[in-house]
Amino acid sequence: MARTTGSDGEKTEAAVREAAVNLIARLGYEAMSMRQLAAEVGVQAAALYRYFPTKEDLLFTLMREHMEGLQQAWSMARPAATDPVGRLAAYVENHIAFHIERRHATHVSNMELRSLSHERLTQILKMRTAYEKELRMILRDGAEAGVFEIDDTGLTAMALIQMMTGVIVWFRPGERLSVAEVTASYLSMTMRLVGATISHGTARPTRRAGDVVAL
Amino acid sequence: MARTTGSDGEKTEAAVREAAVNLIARLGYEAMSMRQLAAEVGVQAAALYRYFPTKEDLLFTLMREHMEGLQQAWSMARPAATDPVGRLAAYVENHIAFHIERRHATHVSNMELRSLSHERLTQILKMRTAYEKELRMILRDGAEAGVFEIDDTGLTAMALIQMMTGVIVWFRPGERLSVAEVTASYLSMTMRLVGATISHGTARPTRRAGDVVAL
DNA sequence: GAATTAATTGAACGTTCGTTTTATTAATTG
DNA sequence: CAATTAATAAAACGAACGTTCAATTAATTC
Repeated sequence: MARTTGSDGEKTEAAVREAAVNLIARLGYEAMSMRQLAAEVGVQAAALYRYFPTKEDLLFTLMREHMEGLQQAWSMARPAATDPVGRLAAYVENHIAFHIERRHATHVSNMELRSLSHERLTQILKMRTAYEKELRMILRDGAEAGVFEIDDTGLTAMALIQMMTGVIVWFRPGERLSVAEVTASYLSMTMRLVGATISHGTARPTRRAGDVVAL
Repeated sequence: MARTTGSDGEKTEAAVREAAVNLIARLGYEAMSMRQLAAEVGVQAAALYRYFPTKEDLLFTLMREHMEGLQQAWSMARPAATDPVGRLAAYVENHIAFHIERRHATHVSNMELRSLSHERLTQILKMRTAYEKELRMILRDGAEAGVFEIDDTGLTAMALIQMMTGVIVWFRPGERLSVAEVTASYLSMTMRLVGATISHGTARPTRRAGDVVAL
């Protein structure tokens, strides 16, 4: 046999991407074979090589596009306003919404980094760092303006990102909590964690000793 | 050749375990071959099968003993006192110390779960759930006593654990921050996140409106 | 409707994998 | 010091892997 009736390169490539994200998320990159992926798409393994020259190219493409999507989502959600509380809230909301919506792709991008070549790993990490830097800037601005109370900006940014991204580990759509409820809770935890005050911008944080523990 | 001079079963098995944790953490379970592991130990691949009947048995043993170690560490660090703030502080300190000290083993236990059979996966997850339940109990007790302010106990416990465990992703001993500094920061962030008040036990949380944002 | 291009199959290649078997030597026991 | 046990090496097994190549058919172009 050869070309099948109704076959279409664009559709096949899209099907390969989707099946690959799901399979890699479920089995892991190393554990997923090209034959398995092909079977999921309904095609022979050799056909995959028309769209991706190697298995690693496929992985890299999925990761790069995921990271580009994350940056783009944030660039569209980023508020024009400059007050740190509003910017932080937008960051948290966007991060959680994006990661819940793309759980599988996030799983792949976070767990399969070691299967990339050194050069490609660097490239993905650069994109990730750029995205995380946005959060550090918000935290730094807020701390300088006196609306946040933060020990260490870098450490706090990492803690927040781990906390937020961790949502994909346990959250399942349609169970006990809705996306809105989860987002609201994480927003509230985030604001408490950074010691956000209601006062915007100029006021000093007038926390009275003994109100909130800071060991 | 056959048995080598100075060979000792106990020492070889210990060497296999240690090399396996490091190799799996670095390469991933699927990507590590038994021949690679054997070479790291300085032995032929067939020799490994004297100590572990299959590759998966090796992985499972590493994970089970890691989880047992975690539970044991907590059972020894658990304070006799009943006040939630002290118990939470002990939980955080123990969790971070343990995970920083056993970064590689934690990596393995968290990332390679999908390579276990269903039965063994269940067994490991049961141990993990039991450990996490301790945190949920502390949070619930604190919320009921009025010393914590928590939306959802389960969600908060997951957020805290993800945040704390995430330390192994970016922390490297001997760099900018010491273990003590990291622990202190995480403790402070945790207490703010759960809205801990200084008052122990009976007092109601007398937070004044506008002091801490809770969106 | 012939020529060209797009999409895929089926078979094969060499390599590596986890694992088993058998033989061999070191250490221990009586 | 002979007999036994412990610990390994060496070689081989079939299966599965990523990938390549040639052949073949569907769709498109002129």
